[in-house]
Amino acid sequence: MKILQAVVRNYLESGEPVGSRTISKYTDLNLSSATIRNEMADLEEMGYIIQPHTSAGRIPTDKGYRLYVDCMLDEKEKELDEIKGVLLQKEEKLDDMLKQAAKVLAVNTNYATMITAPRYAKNKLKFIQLSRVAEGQLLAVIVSEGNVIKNHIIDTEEDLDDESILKLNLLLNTNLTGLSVEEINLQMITVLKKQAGVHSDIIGNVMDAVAEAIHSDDDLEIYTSGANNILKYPELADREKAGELIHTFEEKQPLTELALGSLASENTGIQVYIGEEAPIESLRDCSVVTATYEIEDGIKGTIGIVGPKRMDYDKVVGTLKQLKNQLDEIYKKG
Amino acid sequence: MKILQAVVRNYLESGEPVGSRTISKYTDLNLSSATIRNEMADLEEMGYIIQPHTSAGRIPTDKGYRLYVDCMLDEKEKELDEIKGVLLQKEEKLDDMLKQAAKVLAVNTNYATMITAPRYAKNKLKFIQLSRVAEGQLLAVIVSEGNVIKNHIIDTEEDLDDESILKLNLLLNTNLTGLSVEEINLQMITVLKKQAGVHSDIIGNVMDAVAEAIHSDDDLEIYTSGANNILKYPELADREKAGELIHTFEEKQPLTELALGSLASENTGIQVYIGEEAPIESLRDCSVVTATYEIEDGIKGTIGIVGPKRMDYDKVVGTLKQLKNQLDEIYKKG
DNA sequence: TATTAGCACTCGAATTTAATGAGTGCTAAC
DNA sequence: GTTAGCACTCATTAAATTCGAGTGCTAATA
Repeated sequence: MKILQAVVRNYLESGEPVGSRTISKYTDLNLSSATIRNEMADLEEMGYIIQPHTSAGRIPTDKGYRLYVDCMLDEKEKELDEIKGVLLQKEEKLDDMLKQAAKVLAVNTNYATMITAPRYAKNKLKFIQLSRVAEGQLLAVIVSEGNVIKNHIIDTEEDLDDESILKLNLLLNTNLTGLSVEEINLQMITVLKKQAGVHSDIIGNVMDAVAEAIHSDDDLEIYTSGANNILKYPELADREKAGELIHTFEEKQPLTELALGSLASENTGIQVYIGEEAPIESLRDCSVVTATYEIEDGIKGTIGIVGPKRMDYDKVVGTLKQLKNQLDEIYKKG
Repeated sequence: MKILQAVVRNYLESGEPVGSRTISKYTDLNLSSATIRNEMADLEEMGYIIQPHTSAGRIPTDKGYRLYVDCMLDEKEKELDEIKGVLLQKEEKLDDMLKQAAKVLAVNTNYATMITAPRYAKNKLKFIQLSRVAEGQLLAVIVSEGNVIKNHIIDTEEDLDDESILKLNLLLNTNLTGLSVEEINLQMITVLKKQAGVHSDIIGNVMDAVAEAIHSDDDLEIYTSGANNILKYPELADREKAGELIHTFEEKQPLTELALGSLASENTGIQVYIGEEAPIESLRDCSVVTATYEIEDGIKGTIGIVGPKRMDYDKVVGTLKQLKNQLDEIYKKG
């Protein structure tokens, strides 16, 4: 057990297969290389480590990493390194803040990072407003809890006069304010349409916009940073793989799965995927660590780090926790 | 001259230094390798080509590429390949469309691509609206020509009642609608503030927001795609360089210079930077081709392609022109 | 004068060969 | 259970060798 730990730790640092002799010196447990060799043979049989070829040292398998990580997460909280560099501030714009967070994380860890905008699962409508911006064009501004603002241009058949718009606004706000997307059902929409009279089609359009604004399940906004860090790790820097990885980070969309997975989990919020465990094809040679942050009750987002399997899990978990706390705190006072 | 062309063209395809014998077969001009050799020696002396080492073929220098490109751009319009894949459609959201355009371009050319949101140089205000979203919080929605919408949350000292807001809205719209940012001067602001009475500080805030919304000079929105393509070209795929390139494309901000440069140029709109000519440090080993698109009078944006110096300029220029046309057209009917 | 054939020479790239040494497994002794 | 010792494996590195594409130059030719 101690020996597996030694192997993993050593490999994390060096990236080279680690041999018996190295360990015999490295550990404080005084054991000769021969003893280590015996133990290592056992560990190999159990599938925790493997040797890339005869007469090379051993490297951990996914299974080996997994055991190591599980043990590590149990251990007492380490004293955390301070996150270096610009501290985050509550800027007026959430997305700028998140971009900044991703960047800080990338710089601090030297891995590729992602952060999703919060997902407003039970998010409530705060305010809707229609305005006429041009002939036959309405602007719908939809503000939901947490001051998330969405705009939507609606084309209308006829041109509406100010009075009609005023009425519609009143109608919408009195009926919808304070409701979450689950609470707006078909029946309610039908009633609204009836009340809107000739402008019922507009209500339909607005409702679509509202649905899209609040219930943005699959087009979760994702900010990334440090994709170039991928090239720093030889085991990922091979043309083929690196290309896919970079693409994934550029495309962003595939990362959604990761984010949702992390949100779904009910534990402390730190989650580790090692190699094959990751839900995304292109991340099969990586490890992924995710955390969940919460800026208001039920309003959660995901922070994630992607790096080689040989990742400094210890530090990453620490840094992630810290960032998570920082985010939590910024919004406590908000 | 013909020979330089042959050298460049051959090198574009193969990426290998090209020798005299190869050319003697390749061209239709029947010349023996010896003749070619003599000519090549001349070309080398003039600085158009160079040999990486004795007893290797020649490769073009930046100067050589430049001459080639200049000649090429003069030539009659080639028949263009159709852009393959999804055609662009005027989607309701401009930014989705631009993202899509970048992607299409990347897929078609196999280079890294960027496209900026249009820059509204002489853009005019269309509509302003303040709304109360919470106690002490106002939402300012600013719509400018081309239906570009910006939101801004303003914190106010005191809580405003509906009537005051209505007045402010009226005040703002009657005075500002139709003006461009240059036309809004300090004097006008002073007058507005005076008219606003007790709420003059809010006017100040709104004006800041307006300025930021319209005059978004340095935070030009930029969409990129195909950064992973960089890894496909050995001459760029080296760790160090590739990392920087990827970073540039992720960070996006540095690309602004390119975009602005392209906009500034008054020619047909196609511009080619070869190696050192590029205004960005990290692109020194690349070539960059940019084009300007125009969706409405004076409302322009930049499309750009970044690849190795050994780039298929011919095809790229063609594709770029085509995309440019497509964008122009989509917005003609709009 | 422009072109070409011929030839000696260069030098990077690919291939072969040899040397090195880290690491293992196994056995026998402690 | 631990350790020392030894034969064996095999990736890595370095050195030696070969190979050939490509050049420059000269002399002959049109």
